[in-house]
Amino acid sequence: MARATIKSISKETGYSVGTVSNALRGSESVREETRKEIQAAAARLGYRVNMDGLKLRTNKSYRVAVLVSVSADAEEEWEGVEFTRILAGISTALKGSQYELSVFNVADLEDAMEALKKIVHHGLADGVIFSGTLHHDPRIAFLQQNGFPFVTMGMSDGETPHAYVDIDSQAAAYDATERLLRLGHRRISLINPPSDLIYATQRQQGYAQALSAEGLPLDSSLIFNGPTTARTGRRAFEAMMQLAVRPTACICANEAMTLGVLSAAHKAGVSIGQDLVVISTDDLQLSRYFVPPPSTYYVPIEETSRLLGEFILKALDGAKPSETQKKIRANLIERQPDTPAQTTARTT
Amino acid sequence: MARATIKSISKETGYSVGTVSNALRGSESVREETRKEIQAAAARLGYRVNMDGLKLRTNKSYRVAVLVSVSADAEEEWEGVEFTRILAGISTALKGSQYELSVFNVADLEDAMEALKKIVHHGLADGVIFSGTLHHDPRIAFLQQNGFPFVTMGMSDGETPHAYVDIDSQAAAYDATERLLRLGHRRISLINPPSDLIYATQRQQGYAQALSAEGLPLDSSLIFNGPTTARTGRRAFEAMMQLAVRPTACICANEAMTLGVLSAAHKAGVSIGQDLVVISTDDLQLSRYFVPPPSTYYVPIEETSRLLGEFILKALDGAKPSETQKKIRANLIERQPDTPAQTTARTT
DNA sequence: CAAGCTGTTTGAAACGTTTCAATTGGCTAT
DNA sequence: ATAGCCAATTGAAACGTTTCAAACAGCTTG
Repeated sequence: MARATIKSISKETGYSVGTVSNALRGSESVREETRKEIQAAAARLGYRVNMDGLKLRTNKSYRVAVLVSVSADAEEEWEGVEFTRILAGISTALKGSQYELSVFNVADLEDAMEALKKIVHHGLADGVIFSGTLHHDPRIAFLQQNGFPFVTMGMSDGETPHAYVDIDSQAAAYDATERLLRLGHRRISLINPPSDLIYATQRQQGYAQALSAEGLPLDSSLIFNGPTTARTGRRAFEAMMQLAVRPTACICANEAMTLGVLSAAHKAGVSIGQDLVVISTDDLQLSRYFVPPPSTYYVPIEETSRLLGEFILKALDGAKPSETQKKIRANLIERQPDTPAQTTARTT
Repeated sequence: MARATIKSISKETGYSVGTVSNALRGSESVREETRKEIQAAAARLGYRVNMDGLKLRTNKSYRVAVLVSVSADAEEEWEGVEFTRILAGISTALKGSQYELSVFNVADLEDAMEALKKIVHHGLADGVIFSGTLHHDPRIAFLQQNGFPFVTMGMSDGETPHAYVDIDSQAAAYDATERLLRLGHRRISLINPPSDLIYATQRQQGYAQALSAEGLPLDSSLIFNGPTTARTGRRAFEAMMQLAVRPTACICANEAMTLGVLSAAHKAGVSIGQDLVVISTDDLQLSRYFVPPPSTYYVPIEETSRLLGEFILKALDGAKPSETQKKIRANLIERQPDTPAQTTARTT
């Protein structure tokens, strides 16, 4: 019942442990015939490398750290729900490799930096994956300074290229804005993540581009920033209602924000689809059940997160940044024909 | 810069590695004075035990496995979102201990069994946590047969006691049913998880008890079972609408199901709160943003999952099952005064 | 004073792996 | 025949830890 080890294979085949070790890793220095023989024996005995011995010897952790950001705010238990799927996707990609996944919960940026320092200095992992890239992201700076492999979900604005999987937020925002403009909307609100997030800027750029293509000015009173939670959606809606001329449409950054808007609108007696058209980004295909279901720009989270895993493996293998960068385009899910702007509202 | 090791402490203090090792673990056999001296030196050098060496020597993994169930069905990306918080809670509890958390993604029961076999036979972890306990749960049977430490989220129906953290589903269902009965509702539908889940049975028992306390019979056509997703909620609602005498209220098992009902009701032109009162279980405090926000029975997920972590540590330390069992009571969040049954609907 | 006991410390082996200098055996070139 | 070379294999050390039999020193006891 004892697990097969290199030593037991050595005994079984008559070769020394050194040869067995080399053979198992397919080293060229072992005669092909011998190699095959040893590998066959290993298979027969059900040999699986003992990672603890391996790690001890090589001083590598064979681990990929994933930073999971969950705000400590108990009111926002909802935040970060997408990580279940992200972890699943990364897991899938790592399966079969020697690397295992290691979850680090962090509440904020400071926490994240602390975790990264531990990871790098104490060798808690060989590579790291994280999301929510910031302008002048200190995490990226730190990792690059230390030459530590990593993949981000989202791009960065730094000089030095690095591995990432990004959702083309700019395009999505452009498309959403353009779609609403085509329907005759002229006052479109943008409900955006905190402005230190790169993708908040990207979204705003796409939005601004579409507006300016139509010759419309950017009205900063229509842009709202805040954590990607329902609460932010609600607050943004309430702020909108205070405006002298209300927007007739709005673009939300995720499902939670969308839900916040829908909820607040209902309370205020504003009819969604009539008085206010909402377009959103679909995180987990939940918003098809919202009332009413908004049209959304959806990015398959499975593929995105699987790529994160594949890229970190490549990066650990020494791949160049250019081989580990991908921009994913969101595609429109039309849940209903969105309503043209109402004549009454078209006051501008 | 090289990390401090037992050997370097040995050199520093002049004691042998054996003594240092014993001293660091506070063994009685080391003279107190010596122990203090060594521990001081360790602290000074910033010593942290190297887990790989430790694991290799002790043949323990110092790992707690968490089985995360995420259905492979891409349409249901929403399922399992609560795991982000559960992992965070367990993480918190494990922090400070020598144990680390290890995530195992499983798609179904078969997958889970396979994972458990690997965990137990290959020593991938020293203990395991999982949720969604079943009647005659094969996972529990397997782990108990192997004397392997584990904690479940949810109770089991087996003979042999074990560690668990359970939500008192029966009480919650009873309370919810009783509340609706008091409002005059007589036809109350129960939207329940799949019936092989223990807590589905518990919910049904609570529901039946409340009905029978009022002298009402159990009408099985009012009970619906299915995965705890929005889709199930929608389907249950549609089935309800087919009934000769429609229910005037329904009790959902989680937020996703609730959302499915609300969504379908809206489409069918059924007014929630008027034609149909919905009461639910609150997973992540999202349903406060539903339209309209239902009253719910909420259980703080942070506490629940932290307990899971604390219990597995105790179990690994050899604690008796009786010390590692807790039933958590859900408490009512009254989002609005729920509506009494409409006269027109009170046809029974 | 020898024998025995007690409390403390030592030394070495062991866990499974990689790595690398040294060894072996067969072959070729001189 | 000898030297030299090449390809294949061996043997031993090393990674950081625990564990346990043995050693030691200081007592007490007879």
